[in-house]
Amino acid sequence: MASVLRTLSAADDPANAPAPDGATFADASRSLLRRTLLEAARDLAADRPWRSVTMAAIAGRAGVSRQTVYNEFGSRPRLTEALVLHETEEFLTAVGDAIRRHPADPSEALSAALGVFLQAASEDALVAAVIREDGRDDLLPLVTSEGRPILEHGTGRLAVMMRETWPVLRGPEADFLAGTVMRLGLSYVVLPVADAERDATARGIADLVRPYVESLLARDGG
Amino acid sequence: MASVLRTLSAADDPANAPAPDGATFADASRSLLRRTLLEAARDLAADRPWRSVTMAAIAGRAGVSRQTVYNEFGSRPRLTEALVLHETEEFLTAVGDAIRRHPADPSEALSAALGVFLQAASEDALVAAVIREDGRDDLLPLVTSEGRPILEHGTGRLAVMMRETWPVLRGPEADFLAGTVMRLGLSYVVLPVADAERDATARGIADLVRPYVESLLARDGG
DNA sequence: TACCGTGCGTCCACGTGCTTGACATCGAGC
DNA sequence: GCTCGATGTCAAGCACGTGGACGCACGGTA
Repeated sequence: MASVLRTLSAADDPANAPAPDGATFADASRSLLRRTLLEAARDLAADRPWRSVTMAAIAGRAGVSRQTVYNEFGSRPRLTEALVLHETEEFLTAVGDAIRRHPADPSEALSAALGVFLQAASEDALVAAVIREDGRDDLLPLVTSEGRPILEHGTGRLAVMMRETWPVLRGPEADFLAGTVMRLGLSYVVLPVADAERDATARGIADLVRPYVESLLARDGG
Repeated sequence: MASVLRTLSAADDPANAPAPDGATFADASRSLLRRTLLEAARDLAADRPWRSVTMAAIAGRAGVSRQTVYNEFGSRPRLTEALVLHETEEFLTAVGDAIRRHPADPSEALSAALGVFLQAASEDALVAAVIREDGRDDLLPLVTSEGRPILEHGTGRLAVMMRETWPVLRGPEADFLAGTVMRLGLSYVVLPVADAERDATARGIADLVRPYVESLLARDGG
């Protein structure tokens, strides 16, 4: 009976529930903090070697105390990893957009996606920093010898994009194709092609995988 | 001498200053809160009459306590005013984009801007709410009898846009032109034209002011 | 008219998280 | 070896959102 007597506060009304898209302020604020810090780190890394970008500088640039950086990331290596993952995520978003623009033509989609990726990589300040600082910085290992997290994370995201765009694709096939594309992408990050060769490279890779992709799609898509 | 002995903390280093674009987390977080609340209010107003959108519902939708809404806006009338101003700001942004797309052709720019505005107004949920609820709600006065803040704020922003795009314009002329456009815009919010007449209306207004605008621009722009 | 439900506006004790200043530790450079 | 700067950790302080309470005004109802 206590529940009946209890004052009905406004918060109990289901009409006062959070927005359907889950855009509550608390969530958004937390992801905003991470994003602000990672963008501050990326901006600073554009100028000087990553090694010389201090935690204090990142905090200052983001308008936040140094302690907050440690609360959010724990340590410098973990921030570094998050930074590279964040940058990867931005590339994947651009690539995903390019793929979705060509739902009916997988070869064209792959060519466009690779073109977008190569273009973005050639202009990215953090990518430039990675390949500028040969091995003394702790950035390069993250996309090479220690690059498995990126590879697997990116492969997973790419595979999902591909299966969403081309539902005929089976899981293992999408994983393999996505993994191959990711490995090629990472390779072109570390060893870029000249600007003039970029389009030809994108088209070449697309030509290379076209028969494979089309054989998969023709299986029961025809 | 104390200043010499004082420990030099990392925060003193100018290299740790906030980002040049002023994108510190604290600022962004505060504006994020306002935006989240105002969008929650707008979304709720799309369904039901504004009168029935409670402060508790807005807070709940934004994932925030009711008190936070009062800390941010103070009272319901002030939140209402902020909501309308926020919506105005979104319209102004769209209109500004349209103007900037035609820097060389003022008449075309005005026509495009009006077209964008009429289109956006006809689709906007809050605008629909304003004209749906005749006078019992406290929304309508804010764009009519109590509409001076919107008119003056919008006029100022529009005048700045115009002078940026067409530097030949003098201050009073830009103010007058912007004010006239704002008054017309508010009129079409309250008394919209049918969808089919929208383009003709935009062109008509553009034709109307063309001689005036061109006479101003020809003054020393020719 | 008196009653009652509901939303507005305000207050306050509380918790969470960012801030500030300090400290130990480690590695690089003199 | 010593100093300096950066990393990582800690504790106290503080700002701000939270949750619950309250009084008040208003509209509907007996």
